[in-house]
Amino acid sequence: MIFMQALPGFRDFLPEDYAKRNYIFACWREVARRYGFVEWEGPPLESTELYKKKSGAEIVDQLFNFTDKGEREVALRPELTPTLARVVAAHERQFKKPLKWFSLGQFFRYEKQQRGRLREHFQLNCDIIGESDLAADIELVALCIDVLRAFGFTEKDFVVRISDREFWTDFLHEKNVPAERWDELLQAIDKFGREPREKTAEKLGDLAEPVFATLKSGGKSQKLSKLLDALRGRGLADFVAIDIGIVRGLAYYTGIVFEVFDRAGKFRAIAGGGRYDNLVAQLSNGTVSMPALGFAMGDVVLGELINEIPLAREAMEKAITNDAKIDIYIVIAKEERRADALKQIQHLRDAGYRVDYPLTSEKVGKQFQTAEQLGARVAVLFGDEWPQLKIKDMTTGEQQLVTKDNFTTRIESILR
RNA sequence: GUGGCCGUAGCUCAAUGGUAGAGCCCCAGAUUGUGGUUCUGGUUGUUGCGGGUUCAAGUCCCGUCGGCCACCCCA
Repeated sequence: MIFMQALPGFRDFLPEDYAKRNYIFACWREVARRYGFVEWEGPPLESTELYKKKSGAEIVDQLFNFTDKGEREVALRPELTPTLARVVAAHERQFKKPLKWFSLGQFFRYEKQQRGRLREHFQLNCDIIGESDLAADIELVALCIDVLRAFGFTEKDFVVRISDREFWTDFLHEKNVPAERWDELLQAIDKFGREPREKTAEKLGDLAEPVFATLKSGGKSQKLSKLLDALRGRGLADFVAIDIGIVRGLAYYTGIVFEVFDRAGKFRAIAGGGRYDNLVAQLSNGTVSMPALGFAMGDVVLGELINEIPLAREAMEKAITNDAKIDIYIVIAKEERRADALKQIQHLRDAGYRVDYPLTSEKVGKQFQTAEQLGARVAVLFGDEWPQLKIKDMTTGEQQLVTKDNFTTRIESILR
């Protein structure tokens, strides 16, 4: 029964799952807008070339790609940044700088799925384009922290590990390492801690000792200190840690880079990002050059962390329950009153209330049970009392008789 | 892509190689028009799928598909 289930790594969103997704999206939007970011979106399908050339060779193996009917090599987007760079290069003159853009979109990878890692997921992307000052990096990290705080997470739940690629490129420059070896060495440093020390040492060769020494001492830079001070000024210092071991796999990063992890170390990275000052120029063949930076946060790991942290979980459940509730359930106790009920239902819905009723004849007890399950705050009974109606406050259980002409004002007072 | 573990009702899980079960959910009732609690009854399976061993397979073997974990990689 292969047709009974979604393709591996793809999800069906049943109403309950979709409510969670909507909750996550709502928080993402809310906080991004709080920071003055505007929403945009690009196409989910792009030329494979866009990723092949500019994103670092290692990403290509994992693309969900194919040849379309026009013989074009295309790929479902694995990330937004190349698209953003492309779009900005093409349209940047229309916008005042810096651009502060965010996007909620679905992204794809062709790889074996595991927990926290599917073939499809949704991401919040927040980017600032056209500002090279460190103030933009600070703002971006602050935004990332505040997004997570909006879900109810505290400094006890997650940490933003911040590093600076320039710290390492300066280091390599100092050691007279030719620039063409930098990517490879940065990759090796990135993997430190995830693979055996000897393996990293082998890759680094002569540089192994100084690199290990630097990692051990923690490394320092004026830029990182300044960034930390600024976050401290905002009261966000407890959420971050300088960790020069963070390099990030993608080749296009050029400056500050950061990754967000749960404090317990149970999950994969919750979010990650950094500065990519050369990417716009690369993708536009040098016609447009703009500094840029951004981060992405996925819905899968975030969802797992929400489930893990009671405070966040309760906040989500409360929001979802409230959002699912209807205002009024219409009980049709006598089928002769159905037409009258429907007339009133239409009025109530026009007035903006969430109203439901039984489509076919049902026992009254059953109807009240449905009203309860749907979270209705008011039940209105159409029956022998007509032209009066019985209004029941579902919270208190109190009932009252009102005439059909002024029952909406009664309902309003209960719902208020 | 490589390796290990797993796959039983819609969900969570039982069942020494010997007749497939429980709880939850869902549905219907507990006399005529009132929910959250309770009680009674009911539906649901080619034990993922296909082969093989055996008198007999949910159980053992092989393949396949799917899931989990590690590697890989990380947006």
